[in-house]
Amino acid sequence: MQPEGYWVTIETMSHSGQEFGWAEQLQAAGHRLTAPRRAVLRVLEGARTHLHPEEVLERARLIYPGLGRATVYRTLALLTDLGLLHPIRLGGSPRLARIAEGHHHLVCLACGHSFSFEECPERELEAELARRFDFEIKGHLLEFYGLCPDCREAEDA
Amino acid sequence: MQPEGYWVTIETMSHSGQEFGWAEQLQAAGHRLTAPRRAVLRVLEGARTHLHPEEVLERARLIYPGLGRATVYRTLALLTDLGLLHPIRLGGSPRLARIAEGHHHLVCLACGHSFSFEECPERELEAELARRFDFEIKGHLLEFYGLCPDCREAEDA
DNA sequence: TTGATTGCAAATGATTTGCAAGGTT
DNA sequence: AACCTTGCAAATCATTTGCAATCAA
Repeated sequence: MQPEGYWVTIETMSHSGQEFGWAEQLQAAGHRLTAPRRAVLRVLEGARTHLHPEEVLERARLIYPGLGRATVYRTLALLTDLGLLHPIRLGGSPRLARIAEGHHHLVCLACGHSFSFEECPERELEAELARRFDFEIKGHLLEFYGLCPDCREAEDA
Repeated sequence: MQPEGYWVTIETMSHSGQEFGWAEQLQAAGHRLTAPRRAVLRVLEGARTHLHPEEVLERARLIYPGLGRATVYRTLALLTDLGLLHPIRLGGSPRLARIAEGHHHLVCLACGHSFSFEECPERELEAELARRFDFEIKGHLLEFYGLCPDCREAEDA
């Protein structure tokens, strides 16, 4: 019954036309660039997986040991406001793998493992939607849910 | 800074080939069909939006007043195990609209409003991925993130 | 009957907030 | 100097769990 609960994973936005690093964008928006923030940014920018806030904390503390948990949350909120991050929450997965700038997953509903793929058939759709809704689209997330081979096997047994 | 926090929204799985109602599927899986569960099921099956557990509780209490919060969570977990529900968590949106069986949203990063659309360009991709990863795919979620016309305007001002 | 299920209340876990101290511009 | 940021600890909010009573099969 998925006793593990759920996790917040951080979803970096794709094709946002990022000309500057996050640090610069943070400053451009009038925020100060402090050592704690730098540490968090470095972790996030370098992440090859979705990270929980707690993981961000752990890793960022390797860079800036005194870092407080609240600062991580505050920085995540800040980046979310700037449209650089988007929090999502998925149940059942101990961890979600992700390829650098892609946001395309295949998530197993049973074991929670996820697989990434690169195909992105939404480009045309994106343009069409941008036009129809007059939206400025910054990124997307495409996830398929199902059963992986191992779990299907286990289920049959 | 999005003081509202985040919400759990319930994502019904699409094209799952549902031949029976959830009540039947629950029983088929060996679970008992109780009044509290019936109430929750009725709310979920009738929902035209993503619902937070708290909303499910509120609505289900209209049907079965004595309903306890824990039972809602337990039932949601049960349905998740059966692959009928999938919990997701999105930040920044007060509510997420959704069209009956579609799971295609356009979410404004600023105001959190969401718009639904029907196009679904992933059918072929789904088949291709199912083959490549040997996955049994049950549903999917496609979300675009961006800025709606109103918020873009407000931002420019 | 008999084990599954329930509501309640307490326990847990995650996230947010108040505040005095410290850091950035 | 002025005000933004920080870390800490306390507060809050969401979710889970223990348990005795109740209910579906």
